[in-house]
Order: sequence, then C-alpha cells, then structure tokens
Amino acid sequence: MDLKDRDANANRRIRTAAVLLFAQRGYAATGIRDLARAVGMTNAGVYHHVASKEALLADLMRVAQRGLIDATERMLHGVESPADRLALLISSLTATHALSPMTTRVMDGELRSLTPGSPARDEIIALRDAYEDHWRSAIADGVAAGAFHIADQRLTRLALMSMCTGTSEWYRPDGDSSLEQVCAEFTAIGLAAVRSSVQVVAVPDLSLLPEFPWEPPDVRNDPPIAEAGR
Amino acid sequence: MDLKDRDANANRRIRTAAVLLFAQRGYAATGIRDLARAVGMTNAGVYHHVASKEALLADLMRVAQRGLIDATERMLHGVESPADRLALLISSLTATHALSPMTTRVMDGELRSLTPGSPARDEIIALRDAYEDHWRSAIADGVAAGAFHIADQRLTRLALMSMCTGTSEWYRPDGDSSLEQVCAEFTAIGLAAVRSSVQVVAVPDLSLLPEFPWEPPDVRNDPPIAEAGR
Amino acid sequence: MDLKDRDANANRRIRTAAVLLFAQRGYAATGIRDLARAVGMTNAGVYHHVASKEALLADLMRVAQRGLIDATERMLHGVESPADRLALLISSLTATHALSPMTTRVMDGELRSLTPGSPARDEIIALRDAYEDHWRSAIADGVAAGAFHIADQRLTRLALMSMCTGTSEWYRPDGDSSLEQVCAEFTAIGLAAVRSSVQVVAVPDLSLLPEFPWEPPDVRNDPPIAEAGR
Amino acid sequence: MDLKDRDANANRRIRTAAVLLFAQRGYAATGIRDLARAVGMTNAGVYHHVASKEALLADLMRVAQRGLIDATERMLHGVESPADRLALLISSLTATHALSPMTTRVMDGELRSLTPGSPARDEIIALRDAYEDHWRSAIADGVAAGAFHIADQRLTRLALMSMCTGTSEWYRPDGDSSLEQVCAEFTAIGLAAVRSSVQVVAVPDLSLLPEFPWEPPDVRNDPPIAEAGR
DNA sequence: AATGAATGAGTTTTCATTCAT
DNA sequence: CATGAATGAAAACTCATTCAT
Repeated sequence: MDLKDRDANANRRIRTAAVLLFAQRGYAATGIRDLARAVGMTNAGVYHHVASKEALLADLMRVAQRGLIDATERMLHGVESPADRLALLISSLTATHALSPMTTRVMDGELRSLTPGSPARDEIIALRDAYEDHWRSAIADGVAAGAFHIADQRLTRLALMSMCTGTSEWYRPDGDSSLEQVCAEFTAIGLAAVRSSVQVVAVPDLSLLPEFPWEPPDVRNDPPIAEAGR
Repeated sequence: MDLKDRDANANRRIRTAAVLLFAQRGYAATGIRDLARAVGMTNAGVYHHVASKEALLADLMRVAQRGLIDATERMLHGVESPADRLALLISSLTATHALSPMTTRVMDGELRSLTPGSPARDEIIALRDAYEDHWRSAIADGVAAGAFHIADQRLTRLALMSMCTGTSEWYRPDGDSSLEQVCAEFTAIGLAAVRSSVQVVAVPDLSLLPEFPWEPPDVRNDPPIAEAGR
Repeated sequence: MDLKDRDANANRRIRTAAVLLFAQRGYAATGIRDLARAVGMTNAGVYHHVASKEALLADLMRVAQRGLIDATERMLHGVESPADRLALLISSLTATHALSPMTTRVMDGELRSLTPGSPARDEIIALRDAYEDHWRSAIADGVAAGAFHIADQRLTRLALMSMCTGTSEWYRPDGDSSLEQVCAEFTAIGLAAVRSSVQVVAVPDLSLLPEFPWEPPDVRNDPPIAEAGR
Repeated sequence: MDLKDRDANANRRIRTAAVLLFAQRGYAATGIRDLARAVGMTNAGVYHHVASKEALLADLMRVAQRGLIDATERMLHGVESPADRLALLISSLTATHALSPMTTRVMDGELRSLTPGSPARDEIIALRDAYEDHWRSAIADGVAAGAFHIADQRLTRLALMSMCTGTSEWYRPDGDSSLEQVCAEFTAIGLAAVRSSVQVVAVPDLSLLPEFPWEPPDVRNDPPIAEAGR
C-alpha cells in the first residue's frame, strides 16, 4: 500500500506538473528537466514513471478526451430533443474548460505535437472525432427536424465549439459572473445562433482590413492542422 | 533597386515561411534550419535578414498587432454609437482572422514564446492592450449609456473576442457561408449577448463533469499566461 | 580549393580517428566525444561532417568492402585456373588485412553494430556476399574440375578466409618474415588444404575438453551472427 | 540445498544469457537491462548474483581461460614430441572453439573491454599468456630439436592460433564434415606449416591492393590491442 | 531474495548562433 | 551576400549502480 501510494503519488505529481507546464509554455518548449525540477526529481527519475515525453503527452490527452466523452454521454443519456442536446453540449464543454483549464488547453492545443502517423495520435484523433460526432448529430438532427435553420453546419459547429473551448483561456472562478451564468449565456447564444436564419447585416469595408504581405496565400484553403483528417 | 528588391524579396519569403511554420508547428518546435530549408537557404543565410529567431517572431507579432490596430482605428473613425463600434470590432476581428489565419494564429498564440521582461514582449503586450482598449471602452460606454446590460464586462469581452479569434482555426473561404455571413452572424450574436440581461437557464449537473486528478488546483485562479499583465 | 581541401581534410581526419577507435575499442564502446577529442573538435563539430555515428560506420565499411572487391576483381581478371584464383584470393585478402589492419578489423567485426534491417546494413551484406562469391566459385570450380578434393566447401572456404583475415590481428611489418613470405605460406597452406583429401588423423579424447555450464546449447546450431544471410 | 540450488540456477542462467549476449552484440552493446530481461529478472535482481557488469565479464573470461588451460595441460600430460604437442594444441583449441563458440568468442574478443590496469584484466592476461606459453614452447622446442623449420615463430604461432580460434565463427555441428575431420585437417595444416621451409611462391602485384586514405599510418607498427602486453 | 525507486554521469544528437572566408 | 565550419549549451534519453523496503 505504501509503495503503491507513493508510486501513484509520483505519477500524479508528474502529471500535474506536466499539465501545468504544457499548458503554460507549450509541449515543445517544456523540457524533461523542467518537469523534473517541478516535481523535485532528476531527469532520470522521471523516466522511471514515464516512457517518454511524448507518451506522457499522449496519455494526458487520451485520458482527457475519454473523460470528456464519458461525461458527455452520461449527460446526454435519455435526452432526445436536438435543442436540449445542443444546450447540454455547450454547457458541459464550457464548464469542463472552465473547471479544468490546464488539461483542456493541452487537450485542445497539442495535437500537433504528437508524431504524425503514430498510433497514439491516431487514437486521440479518433476520440476527438467521436466526441465531435455528438455535436454533428445534434446539429444535423435539429436541421433535419426543422428546428434549426443554419447555412453551414460545419461552420456553426466549429464556431460554437471554439466559443466554449475559449473559456479555458479567460475564465476565472472569482469573476463577477458565476460558471452557471457563463454556461447559461453561452447556451442562449448557441440556441439563438441555431434558431434564427442568418440576418445579413451591413459588413464593414473589407478593404480597410490589415493585410500582411507574408501571409502564405496558397495554404489558406487547406484544412487547418487542428482539423487534419476531418 | 535590384539589390533592395532582392533583399525585400528574401525578407518576405522568410516571413512567409516563418508565419506558416510558426502557425503549424509552433514557434518552439520550429528550428532555424526548418525555416532555412523552407526558403532554400542555409542557416547562416537566414541570419543575414533576421537578427534572431525571437526577433523574427517579435517582428511578425508587432507588425500584425499594429496592422490590426491601424485597421480598427480606421474603421472606427467617426463611429459613435457603442453598438455600432462593437459590431465593427466583431466584424473586423473576425474577418482579419479569416483572411490572415496564419499570421493571426501566431499573433494570438505565441506571446508566451517571447522572453518575459524583454522589451519586444512588453511592446507587444502594450499593443495588444491598446487594441483591447477599443473593446473595453466600447463595452463600458454601452453599459454607461444604458444600451448594454451585462453582468461581467471582462467576461463578455473575452468571450466575444475568443469567438472572433477562433475563426482562424476553422474558417475556409470555400465553405457554404461567405465571410460576410460569418461576420453578420457573429455580430448578431455579439449584440444579442450585450443587449439582453443574462437569462438564467437550467445548467446541467456539474457533478457529472469529468475530473482530472492532476489538474493543478492552486493555479486555477491565477491569470492564464495568455493574459499576463492584464 | 582551400575550403575544399580543409573539408576533405577534416573528413579524412575524422575517418582516420574513427577507424582507429572502432578497431581498438569497438564501435559500441567508442563515443562521439572520443572521436571528437581525437580530432580536436567538439561533439557538434563532428556532426557537420557526419550524419550519425552509424552512418559513419556504414560509410567506412562500404568503402572498405568495395575497395576489397574492386582490387580482387582487378587481380582475378584473366585468371582462369581455380588453383591460381584461390592463390590470388588468399594472397590479396591476407595482404589487405596486413596493410590495412584497422580498416579491415572494422570491416570484419562490426557488421553486428549496424541496425538490423537498415538499408546500409543490407547493402554491406550484399557487398560481402558478392566478395565471397569469388571464393565460392573458385572452390566450386576447382572441385568440379577435379582439381580440388574437399569434404565441405563451406567449411574450407570459411577456414581459409578466417586464416587470412586473422592477419590483421597479429601482422607487423617489422617482424622476421616479410608480407611476401606470409602470403606465400598462406597460399601454400590453402592449396595443400584443397588438394589432398582429408586424412583422418587421431584426434585427442574430446572428453578432456573444457566444458562451460553456461554455454547456451540451443543456439549452437544457429548461424553465427557474422554469417546472417549466408 | 533448495536455496543453494535456486541460487546456483540463477547464476547459471545469468551466465548463459550473458555469454550469449556478449558474444552476439558485444559487451559494450549489452546492457544490464538486456541481461535482466533475458533471464526474467529486474536490473536490481541481477546485482544479487553479480558484483558488476565488468566483474561478470571477468568471471566468464577467467573460468573460460582456466578451463582451456586445465584441459590443455591434462591432454599434454606425458606427451614429449613437439609435433605431437603441437597437434594436440591445434586439435584441442579447435574443438573447444567448435563446441563452446559463445564462450570462446567472449574469451577471445572482449579483453579490450576490461579496464586497463585492473587486477581482473591483468589476471586474465596472465592466464592467456600461460596458455600461449604451451604453444610458444612446443614451437620453440620443435625448432630447437630441428624438427620444425620456420622463419618467424611468433608469426607461425599466431597464424595457427587464429586459424583455430576462427572455428567459433563458422563451425556448425550439422555441416558436411565432422569435428574430427576439422581437427584432423587443421592439424595437418599446422604440421605442414611447421615442417616445410617456406617455399617462396609468386605473390601478386601489391600495387593492385585496395588503399584506404584514412588507415592510420602511425599505428601500423604498434602491437594490436589484442596483444597488449605480449 | 528480490524489487521499485532513484540517481549522477553518460549517451547521441540538435539547437541557435557566430565567424572567417 | 552567402556559405561552410564550428561551437557551447541543451535536448531527450540510457547507463550501471545503489538502497530502502
């Protein structure tokens, strides 16, 4: 028991430090030494608990994705109406990002750090796709049932999802509005976005926008890396 | 002229490659050699046009921030009503991220890669703050004028801003909805979020949310790095 | 010219040191730091001239094998009689090992250090097989022509070859007998071994031989690694 | 007994694995972990039976050398004629290498892995020298008695010995010729080498031999490591 | 007797950067 | 202008070994 506890402890402390450093500096900018220093070990000590830096990242991401999927499916269980499902998806994604900002930042932002083609990466992409399918089907069902009116399902989904995931960047529990309020507001926004057909409002003169001579033109149409495979 | 042109050309090609690589892999994961290879130079050759890797990043970010500020101020010029100003802010931020996704990803995401305390970093933080002041004041003015009703100005601002900046992650010009539609929809959402007082909707049982044993508890209240100094 | 010379020089000095160290301590026991120290460079400096430690080894082995093959084919050119060919093979293999003992020790002994399945290893095995084919066919032709009488062609070939390659372990130019004498003696031995049928002489009582309780019994019949593929 | 047996068993299994791995990959390329894995133990477990990796190697080599010496002296006992002694030396060395190829490869090839100057290394060198003295004196006696005619006693001894030791590289019990035949043939070769005066045969044009620009020129005359101290 | 944890020194290799040419 | 050479520092990771349990 003692031994197991100590081991489990070391493992948890490493993961706590890893999630913090990966979230703050990014995976590539975090060295094993930083990690070791943060948990009061030597470089070599870390390798007693972790197969490799990348395996550690993959493990964090896998567990995080699975946790999100499991929680989502628990919450969606028995809920039929597309609007209710969408509301639940928004609330839970937002709240998860508010309550576990470090873990979710790593989960959302470090896919690119996993070796392309590696089994770990493929598995995590599959998990992410499985999660997104809940969004896809909620929206598609709403549209099919005539409850939602939207021009571009992919766009709507991605816009709403990035509104929710953005929460991990700015939410603080000691702010003026509670997590419940944030969830409520985001849910309201999401449902509004989905119910009303797009009203075309005057858009400002795009010629006034900044232009960057170096912006690579030919990649603009490529799928962003974050979406590889979708 | 020839020389100057060639030089300018090399500079632009380097920046194009840099913005692309920094956006795709991240600054820390991009080596000078990757950059050099991408533009068909040697390592040493790159240093003819660039003082250092970090100076290159700082330069990209500075010009991007300045471009955004300048464009924003050009557009806001003469616009008085807080609602109109907010609409303009939303549209222009969204459109900029849609049209320059690589540049804006670097601008939004690589602040942490600049050495803390360096003049370059301080300058860029100042620029970002200057930009955000337009949002802050538009919202504050709207609230002061009784046009906006919001519980938490910071939260509202950050939520709307991250909705707009998220665009660079998923927007594609060949989608079903045009950039104008996206801007219009986002503007509508923003204005709705600001006009209505928050309706408290039923929020799902938070005990069902995923929990991660390693999520660092004590940092949750700290300002996320992305906000250092705000 | 200057530059090219310096470069070629650095490359040659690295290879000289590498061949010496690999021959003396073995590839696995030689660090890049040892190599660097031996040529008065830093670790990193070596990597300017060499892709990796293993690539360096592969390069040495490849050039050595090719050199041996080319020389052998030059010498064998036009020689028809199996006995003459065998004599030439013995002389040239012996002399090469006497004159280039370091290079040949590496060539003969470090095959196992190349990553199994790597293209470099496969290529060098192919080269070695090509070389050995000259021995195989000389012996087989002699047997077919009735000039040679031997019980086991493979055994005879390998025994004679390891007699020749052993030279690199003990030959010294300042000994009492000249290289010509060594070659002459080895040639005489080889031809004698091949001409007479095996006379069965009394062999000592094998029960007196040492036995080692740890000698792995089940691998004894496996082809020795040095022979993989043959 | 139980305990002693289990211990002896573990010891033997470790040595079996060690001899196999050291022979196949070389001492330097074999890790304690490889050893442990091969016998189904943990790293630390191995250290219960072995003082250190180097001590294990030294132990294997010591026992092997002693076994060879003991067997040789048993066989030589009472044999007077230099020719008979040489025949016995050849047969027994050959047969030992054929029957214990792994052990003998380690014995012959890993002297360089023992720390220079260490007592273990000195002891093993002394053992090897004691063994070689049997060869030295057999040859010297034969020459003194006028039975042998050779130009260079050292050369002859080393050439014959490396012919015998080479057996561990290629001998397989399932070949076309029996171990007895091999011993007989090698004995015949050895006696022939020693009886006949060297006939000067035509040696091929050495200018056709391969040359390697990196072959260290200044070490060519140094005693090969394998001979350190002789 | 055996193990899991840990470590300091080591491994090969890459990094951003400089500089003589 | 541009390059090949070189470097100190650091990267991720492995080494043989120790020790409390």
